[in-house]
Amino acid sequence: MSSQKRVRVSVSIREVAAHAGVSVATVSNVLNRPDIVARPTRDRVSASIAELGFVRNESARQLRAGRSRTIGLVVLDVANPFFTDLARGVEDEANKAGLAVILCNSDDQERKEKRYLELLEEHRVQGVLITPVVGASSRLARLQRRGTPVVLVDSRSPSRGQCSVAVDDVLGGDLAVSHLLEAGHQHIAFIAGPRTIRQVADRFEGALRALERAGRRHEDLHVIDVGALNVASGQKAGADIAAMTAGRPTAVFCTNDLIALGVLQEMTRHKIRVPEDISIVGYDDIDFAAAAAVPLTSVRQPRQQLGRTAARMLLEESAGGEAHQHQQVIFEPELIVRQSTAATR
Amino acid sequence: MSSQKRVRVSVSIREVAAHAGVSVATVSNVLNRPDIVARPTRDRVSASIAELGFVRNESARQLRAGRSRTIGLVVLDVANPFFTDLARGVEDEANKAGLAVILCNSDDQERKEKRYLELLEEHRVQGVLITPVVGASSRLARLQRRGTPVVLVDSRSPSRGQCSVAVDDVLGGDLAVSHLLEAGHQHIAFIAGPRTIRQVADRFEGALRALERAGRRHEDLHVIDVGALNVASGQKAGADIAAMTAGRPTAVFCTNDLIALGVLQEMTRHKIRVPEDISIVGYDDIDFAAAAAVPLTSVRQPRQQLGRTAARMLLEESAGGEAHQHQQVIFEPELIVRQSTAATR
DNA sequence: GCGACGGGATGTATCGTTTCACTACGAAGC
DNA sequence: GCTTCGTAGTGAAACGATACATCCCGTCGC
Repeated sequence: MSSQKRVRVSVSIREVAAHAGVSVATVSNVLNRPDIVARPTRDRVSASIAELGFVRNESARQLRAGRSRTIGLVVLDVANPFFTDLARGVEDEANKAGLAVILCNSDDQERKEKRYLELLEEHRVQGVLITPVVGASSRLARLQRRGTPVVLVDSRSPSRGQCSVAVDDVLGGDLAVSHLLEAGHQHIAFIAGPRTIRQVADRFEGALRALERAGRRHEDLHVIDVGALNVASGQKAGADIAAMTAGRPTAVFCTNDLIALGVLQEMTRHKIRVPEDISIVGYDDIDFAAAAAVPLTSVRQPRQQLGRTAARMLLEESAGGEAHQHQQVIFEPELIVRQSTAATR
Repeated sequence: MSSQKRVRVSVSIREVAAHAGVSVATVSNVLNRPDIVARPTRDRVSASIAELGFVRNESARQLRAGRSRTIGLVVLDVANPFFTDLARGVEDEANKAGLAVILCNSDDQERKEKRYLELLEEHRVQGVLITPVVGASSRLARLQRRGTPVVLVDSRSPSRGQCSVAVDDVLGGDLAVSHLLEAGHQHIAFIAGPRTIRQVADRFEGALRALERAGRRHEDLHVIDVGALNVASGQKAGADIAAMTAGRPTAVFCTNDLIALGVLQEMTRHKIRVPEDISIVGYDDIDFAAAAAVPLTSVRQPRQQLGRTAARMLLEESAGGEAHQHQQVIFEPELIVRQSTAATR
């Protein structure tokens, strides 16, 4: 009986009002403050809304309200499980507050990051969560000047001009290397990604700290530099280690799990047993770390919680206005010991 | 010298016009059709825009234009590398067209999917790319009635009422099992996820087809059912296989790579050598497949291309209007042979 | 010298919603 | 019977950008 319903491109509040025999203001009230509308009227309007298939126009609401009901999340690499888990945490929290998340992938490129920040600014998002490619971006500064809350994720705020959440990477590096030292390892290698990345530098610093505390010299840590934080780089480093005839390290600490998986693969290929011949420690504790052929010992970061907390701080700042106090939250990482590490014989 | 610039909440086109001494229409023209504005005027306006830090209000544009410059992408699981790669393809293509992507994670829940579709409808998105949780959703139908293009991703269109892109999963299953049969394997196991998932059913069907063609009976395929398409399920199945004392299969075909990784891990743990004692084939060819301790033979799906194509079809439909013809694109999967499979001795 | 022309700029209605100020009207208080 | 009050509903002005119709004015052709 309703087969003649046809392609109405869009039903506006005005048509609903006409259909229900009330003013547009009343329809708006039904939508936003139903309690102030008398019961019979309210029901009549609701019926019209359902019958006409009316759906609010978010653009119009936003225009009127001056800001949107979305937040932006800018990450370095959506393909990295670390960031997907983080995104998941952000999404959960945003959903709870009735906000949508625009997920932007800067791909480690300043150009893309800039473009996305402009887009988010045009959309008048309620706030931005970002792991910045570089320290200070002019777009970011402009967003803040406009009054848009910005929370730095996994990147300590240098200026204290904003909120930030991060994990104590120095402690993480310390934990990893302490674990290896306690297991009796004398000769430890550190596979480092680009030192310009703060996380890499901090984890390295933590490694040195552990060494010092154990009364060892910095030179005792054999550093192998690789170009990126991915599996391929780990394989290259692994090949180098396998090629060492004398003085091969008995343990390796990798800047992240992707590298560790690459190293592990090379060890297997060269019949170097893990952990009997060499121990491996990764970082991030991504799901694939536990599922590796030799389950990886890794430093776990509270990824989802990181996302949730960041989102909550953003919402709080957004609501709090002038009264808001910026804060820096630092989480503690945790060492998860699995089969890829063992004591020296 | 510009330190007194302060918290202007937002600069509108009107203020730019006043600053440059022109009308708002001219500012709009500079923004949208710069060629029709005289050079000196254009420069003056541009200078004002820069000085005041003006950024367009996307909501207002959208309201006027009647539709937004964003598209929605609804996936089942952002944590699955298959979907992140797909999203990457969509994003690239959307970016090229100057569109933003709202990434929604339905988490395999009908409730969340529905909520997201409502949100996308409120945002008047230009189109929706979706891997639906269930076949037909009323929200989806309503979106289409409104005239919003919808493209089904990785899910063959049942009604032909819309565009779709998918990969030939029957062929994929066929390729995998044919490969094993050609290598001389007589006793093959299939680790199946929930059969209600179309992909699972299709891959199974393909496996049977290969068997038939080789003159073998369906009963020759040993089916092991598991509850989900993840690593944990694979481990469970792997444990079952390891426990078999007699008649253990010499090859396993897994519904996806996560399961395959789980199986591989269990084999290693039980000192069952891969591929000497047992061959393993996965599905999806995620990056971690190549990086596994024993690099996995897997059926590759053109993930990024899937995303790109879907996005392109959506844009085309969005532009084409009435003239548009719905089409179903089916990609062919490809078998990538690595070290996890070998011929029987 | 006058009309036609056209490049360049402008005035303003419009998109859909929200909200503020206001009206209508019956009930209650004195 | 008049004022006061409260409840329910309405009119209309925003929000910011766009685009259509229009206008202004200097040039050119004849």
